[in-house]
Amino acid sequence: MAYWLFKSEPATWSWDQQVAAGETGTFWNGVRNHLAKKNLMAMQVGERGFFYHSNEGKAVVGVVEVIRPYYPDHTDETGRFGMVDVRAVEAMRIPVSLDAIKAEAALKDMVLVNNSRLSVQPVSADEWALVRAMGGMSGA
DNA sequence: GCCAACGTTGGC
DNA sequence: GCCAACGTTGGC
Repeated sequence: MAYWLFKSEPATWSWDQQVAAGETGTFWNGVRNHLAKKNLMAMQVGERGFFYHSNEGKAVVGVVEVIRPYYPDHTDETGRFGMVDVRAVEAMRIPVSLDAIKAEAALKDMVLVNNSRLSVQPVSADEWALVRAMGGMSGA
């Protein structure tokens, strides 16, 4: 079971909109980077990821679940990229800010810290557990 | 609003 | 196939 992190600018697609999309979720389109594509292709239904607000907010605000595996992104005219579907699972009790993540020595290797421009990132099990704890969430 | 980092494009 | 130029992203 792998963990992920999805980055979105709230002005483009916010956590509130993801929550409003409900159980049926939405497609996560717009990825145009090969490393991000590789991550999308590796995702299995049922795996979870953090929902991160970039630019404005700069914090992990919620958890989403992958509900449909990789399929072609109809908004990509080149046909090279695809997407998955995700649904909102739970909101962080406390948003975990980028500052808080950077201040945590155990998270210094997070992709978010080292390659902040990558829009879909892998998260290790340890990082997942720690960020959840920082967000006031119990369990896995 | 600036700028560094990075990916992509296109000329050779 | 190399590499310089350019565009985009996202933190500051």
